[in-house]
Amino acid sequence: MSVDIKNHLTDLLRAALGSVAPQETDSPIVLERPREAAHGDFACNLALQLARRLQRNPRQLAQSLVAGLPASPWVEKAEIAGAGFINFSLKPAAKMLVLRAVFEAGGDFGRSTLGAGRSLQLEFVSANPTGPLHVGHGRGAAYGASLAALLSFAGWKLTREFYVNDAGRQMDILAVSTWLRYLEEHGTQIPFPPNAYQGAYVRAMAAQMSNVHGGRLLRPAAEILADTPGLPDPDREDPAAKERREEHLDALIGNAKKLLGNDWMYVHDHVLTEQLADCRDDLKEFGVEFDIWFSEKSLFDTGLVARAVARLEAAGHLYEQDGAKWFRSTAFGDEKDRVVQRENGLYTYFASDIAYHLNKFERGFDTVINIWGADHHGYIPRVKGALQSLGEDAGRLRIALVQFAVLYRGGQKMPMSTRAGEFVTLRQLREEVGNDACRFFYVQRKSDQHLDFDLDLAKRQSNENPVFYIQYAHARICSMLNGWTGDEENLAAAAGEHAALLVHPRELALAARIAEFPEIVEAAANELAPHFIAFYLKDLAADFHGYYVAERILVEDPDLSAARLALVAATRQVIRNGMALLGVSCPASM
RNA sequence: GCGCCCGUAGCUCAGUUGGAUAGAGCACUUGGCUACGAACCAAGGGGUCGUGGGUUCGAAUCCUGCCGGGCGCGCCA
Repeated sequence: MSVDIKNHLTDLLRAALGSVAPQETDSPIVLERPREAAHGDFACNLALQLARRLQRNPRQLAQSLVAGLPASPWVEKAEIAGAGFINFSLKPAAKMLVLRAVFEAGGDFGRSTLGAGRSLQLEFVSANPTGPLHVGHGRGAAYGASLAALLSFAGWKLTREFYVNDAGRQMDILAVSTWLRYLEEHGTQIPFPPNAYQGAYVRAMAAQMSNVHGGRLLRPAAEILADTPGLPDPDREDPAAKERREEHLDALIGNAKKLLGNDWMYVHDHVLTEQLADCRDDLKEFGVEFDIWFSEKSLFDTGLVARAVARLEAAGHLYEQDGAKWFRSTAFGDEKDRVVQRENGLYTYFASDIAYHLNKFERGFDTVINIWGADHHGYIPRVKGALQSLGEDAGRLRIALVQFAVLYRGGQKMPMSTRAGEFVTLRQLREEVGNDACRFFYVQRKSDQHLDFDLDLAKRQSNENPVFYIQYAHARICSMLNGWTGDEENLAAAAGEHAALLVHPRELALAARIAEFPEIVEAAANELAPHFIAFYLKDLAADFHGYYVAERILVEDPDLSAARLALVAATRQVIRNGMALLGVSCPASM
């Protein structure tokens, strides 16, 4: 059995606390790794925390605690420093205990029971299936996938879900855009609305429709344009012109539905299927997969939206005004009340979202986490308010906001408008910088921080990218182990038998870093912060590279060689475990 | 105007419930391959943590007033 040295120290302190101040035995005991080597291997500020409550001098309290510590085979010394810190120094052998733990657990080293098997649903990306994913979606995808892996590793039972917005006006616009391109191909010239989808993929879908259906979906131009308000001057950008363009587009959609009859649903479903498949493939290639693709449309088809609104109404949280139904969200901390059902009888997106979240709760997840773009932050109070108003515990819903990634090329900010069809797709980005660098780059910083993604830099510096630094450490270790004539079991044994031979400061530091991994996993899971893992791996790789250059691993003495190889093999294992959480590969050579 | 987020080295960013002398990468300077992979390492310069108060043994971190930036505030999704 491996010994967790941190737990061991905690036990010692708790025993001491029991003899010094029995009434405080339940106080949290925090051990941290000091930056300064002179401060030992672990530091505890317990005396400082309790001094005020116990009305005692912190240093004296620390003195009593140290005197009360039970004897331990692993502790070199415990001394009082500064205002009242208790600094522990470990015996070298104690620092190497972690190696055995790594060999025992292998790919599971760092796995935690923090989540205690509780169920957790993580919804992310959920991009409208109206065009290719762009670099902004990429960040949500990378963050979500890493977070899912992390939380799963930390002991939660995870369900990854993609909410498909297949019910709204945006889908109608995509369908009519494709149809107009199809008509164009067949010589029916209708001015293409500037607010329809412009991308080349729309023409591609239209061409495909042509191949399958020939001219069967053609209709007379005059009837298509019937009763449309016409397009204003393209140069006009005032609000009235904008509104008129929207009216024009809606009129086109209305005519298309009438003229195409059942074929409208064919066009609609065709473009939806195409885009969804493309999205799914794109994400899969990026190493991002989902357990459930949840259809918004299904919420309407099964009557869940109507039922959700009815529940709100029955609970007395709705009122009518100007012909619309409003949810009194101001009663739950929102800035203003929100419409759930419009004057024309159609439900708003908010209404289906309430139904969706109720459904999530009804499915029984202990916790529900949504990853949203930070521009949706104003949306949080109304969704939580709706859940709360129906007696649900809104605390079960956590929102993780992800700031947009802004792409720069040649020092210029790239446009990101989906509608205008002028954006860099996730695919293009992946092809330019590679999946590994892409995944790593995206989660390298705090998710709620803006991300400037400089394409030129990412390309030019691809050899200096931190991801290569870590992969290089891994490849170096693989290279050494390839030359090792013994087998892995010898290494595991050496970790136990000859670990005492490892006394070089860099060896002790590397072992301490390895021992830190499980703590990093738990901290990252608690904070929903995969970037902790990225930073940790850079530190781990740096410790290894420093050690590698300073000290020869394969030496004459076979026992020492084995011990050192065991240390670097353990390092390799932790690199693999960490990189797996980030979705980044670890090639054996590069 | 109201609400949320942010401001740390020349640049890009970390900084775990408040902890000891605030860190890393890039860039810059200098040095290191006849030994396991130099995509590496070692050393160096560079800071009023936007700013003024407050809380306490102790503040980049918590509270507050300003200054500067981002986002949101539709019967859109």
